[in-house]
Amino acid sequence: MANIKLQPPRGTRDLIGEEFRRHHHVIETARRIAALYGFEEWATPIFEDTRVFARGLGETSDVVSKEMYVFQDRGGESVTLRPENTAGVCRALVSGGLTQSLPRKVFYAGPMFRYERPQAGRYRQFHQIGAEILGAAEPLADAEVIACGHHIIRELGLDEGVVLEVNTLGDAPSRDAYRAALIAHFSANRDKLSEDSQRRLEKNPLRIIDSKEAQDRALVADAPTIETFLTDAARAHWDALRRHLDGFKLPWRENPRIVRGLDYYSHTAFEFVTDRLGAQGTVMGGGRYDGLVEEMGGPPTPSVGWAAGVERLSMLLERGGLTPAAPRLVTVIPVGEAEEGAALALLQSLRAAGVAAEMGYRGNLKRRMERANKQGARAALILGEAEVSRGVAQLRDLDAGTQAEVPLAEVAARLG
RNA sequence: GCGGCCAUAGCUCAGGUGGUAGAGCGCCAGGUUGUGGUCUUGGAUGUCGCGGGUUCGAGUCCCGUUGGUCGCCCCA
Repeated sequence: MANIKLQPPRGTRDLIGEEFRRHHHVIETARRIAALYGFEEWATPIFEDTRVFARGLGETSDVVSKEMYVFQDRGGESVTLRPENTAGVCRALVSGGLTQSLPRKVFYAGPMFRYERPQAGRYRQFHQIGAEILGAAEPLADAEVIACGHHIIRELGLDEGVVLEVNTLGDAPSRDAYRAALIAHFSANRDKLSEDSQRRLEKNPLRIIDSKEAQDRALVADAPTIETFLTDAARAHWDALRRHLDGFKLPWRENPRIVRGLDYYSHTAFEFVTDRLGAQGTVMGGGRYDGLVEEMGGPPTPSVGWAAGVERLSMLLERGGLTPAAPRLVTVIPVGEAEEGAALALLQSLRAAGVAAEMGYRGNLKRRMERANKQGARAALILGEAEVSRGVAQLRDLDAGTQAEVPLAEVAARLG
């Protein structure tokens, strides 16, 4: 063996055993629930032309400016490992000419990549599930996509530790007016702001609202809220959304401090947050993005959606003691080589009947029993010379420790 | 991109003020003839993350580096 110690690249990890089962459970549950809401699943490429993200997410957003895995392929094209999938879905909608048949509901699941410092609930390769409703300007679409997300969280058994918070970012005119008001408010007290927030004042004043710094909080407390700057259309959308959330019977609360990081959001912004994951409290987040499809070269296509972090949901499952159990097999054990043929036949008949079963490759009866126990098998089927000659097997229940002789023809039915 | 803490067997961790490594679990083999989970006997395993430095001598001190972890920024 070479003496170099190979490890997964920084910020990536192997999903094995319990971790894989949790991960898989999250995705399968989401897939099943999304289907109930009429979402169809898409799979878009894991890397795209860099422009898809640079244009879609906003050149100045952190994701684009410092977190993208960008590289030149052998043909000299600049490609990027997707840091999120909404831009890719919009690009696919346009590429495939699907803007002819709207609205469409899309679900996806897969790995995303962001070059950042790993910490709790944050990885360089992480996984997201997501749902998008493309081509629907109605607030009802916002509410339904949120209802779907909530349903998934509830189905996973995580709704107790997770709360839904919603906010409105308004439309462009509302936001511009609000932004100007915030700049005016904070500029007057510029020297009282934290260093980070002074920088935000230049780059993204809305972010100051969301600051964790104590010194900022005081100024934020008497800062204007967007409420007073909403246009009639934006207000109507916001009112209708809240009405529909109640219509769906969702528990939610307003949080005027929700500011989403990507440039494409407008109107609705929401997050499902938890206090059980340390600094990474957002488990699912999304909002409305009415201009993104146009950025991809398509027609105006108002849309709304969310993405959820599979690792974060998975961590909540772990902490809640909700890790799915490993499947339990039936183990076939031939006592000696002479019984191997009969054992293989029995093994395949079990599998054909839909009973998960396996047979060890080596070892005497005792070793095979030990192994079956260690693997968590639910039953062992022992075949010795006497059993084979009489067409039966010893069926041992490994939990109860009871054992009975069963005709081979009836074994599968007994284990079904 | 910035900061705190950490890095010893497969895993969880002990190893006062520096003197060439230990436990539990796990793993392997037994406790005679076709039966696991309990019990019992014995056994293997580490270039103490990596690279320098101080020292007669470093797992133990110093520097660097890589990785992990937690936090900031930002985000799922």
